[in-house]
Amino acid sequence: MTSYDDSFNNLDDLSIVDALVQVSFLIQNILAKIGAEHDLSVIQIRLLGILRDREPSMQQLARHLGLDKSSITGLVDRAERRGLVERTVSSSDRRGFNVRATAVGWQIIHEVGEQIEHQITAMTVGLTESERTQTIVLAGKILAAAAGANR
Amino acid sequence: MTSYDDSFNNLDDLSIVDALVQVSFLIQNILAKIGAEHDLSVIQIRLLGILRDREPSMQQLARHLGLDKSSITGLVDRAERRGLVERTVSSSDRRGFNVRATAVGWQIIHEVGEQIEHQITAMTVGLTESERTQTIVLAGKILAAAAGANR
DNA sequence: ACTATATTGTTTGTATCACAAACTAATTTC
DNA sequence: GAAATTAGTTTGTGATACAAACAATATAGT
Repeated sequence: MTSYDDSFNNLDDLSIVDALVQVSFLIQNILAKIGAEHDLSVIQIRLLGILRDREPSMQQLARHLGLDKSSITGLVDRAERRGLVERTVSSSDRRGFNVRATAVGWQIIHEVGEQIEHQITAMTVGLTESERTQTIVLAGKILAAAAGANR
Repeated sequence: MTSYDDSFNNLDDLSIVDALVQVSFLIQNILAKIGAEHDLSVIQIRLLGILRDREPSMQQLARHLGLDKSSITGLVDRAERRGLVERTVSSSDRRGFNVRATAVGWQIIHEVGEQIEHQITAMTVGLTESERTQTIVLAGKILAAAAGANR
């Protein structure tokens, strides 16, 4: 019954809700901080993350990110202006584009990816190997429950 | 080695980094959705969350939220304009204010708090009682490691 | 006490982010 | 081939965040 306030909290007597909420803010702060070092917002990191294994249309990007299509225009515009991303004309539909990372974009993706990997891994130094496995299992169950709820 | 992209992911072969990142986005989405039902952003929810057990100065709010003091002015202004929050003059320092929730603010805090409690609890339906305990323990260790890293 | 310094909060100016409604151009459907 | 749908952009609005400059009050140093 406590805090969606991430800092200054008593780590004993944590409810499961608090535990999850606080960890989520912790992760988000890490993403934001790493992003800031590269002048990227969390949403830009997510955009680049998606482009690692896709070249989606604007519409598909909107669905992936859960944003309105009109928000994608600006998001991609800004990323394109910085040379991270480019629009390529769709071969099948002359109205549409596909968005893909540029060479510079890939460079950033790798750097940021490594830092995220590194820093979040560092957060789990207090865990034993079997606790890490447990964490993955539990997260998997939580994600599965959520995926089920959205159906 | 995968996604800061929360949706459409393979839940098997999840790394611990992915697991944590995806859970964090899941939680943030829930907070955002519940907030939206009450016309609150996540940052406003956090603000109200802090006010449940404090009447901080603007400066202290900035520290709690990790924001610049100039950002707090607007945040509190908007919450005040909506009647959720009020500034009271500090008895000890005529420059400063303390911020506290109004009656309306408390009402919202309770409603939102219950919904968060309810929905996040619902996400953990797939867990056994002992898995829940494990989750809390693991989260506690992760939070402790992070608290240690920021020192 | 008095000046110099520091602190608290606001203002101003800039940029990002997000949405909804209206719009254009291309594509499907019938 | 006209009507309806779809893909993206534009426009307008508001929230969020920062940094630098500012006013008012508080604290230190002498």
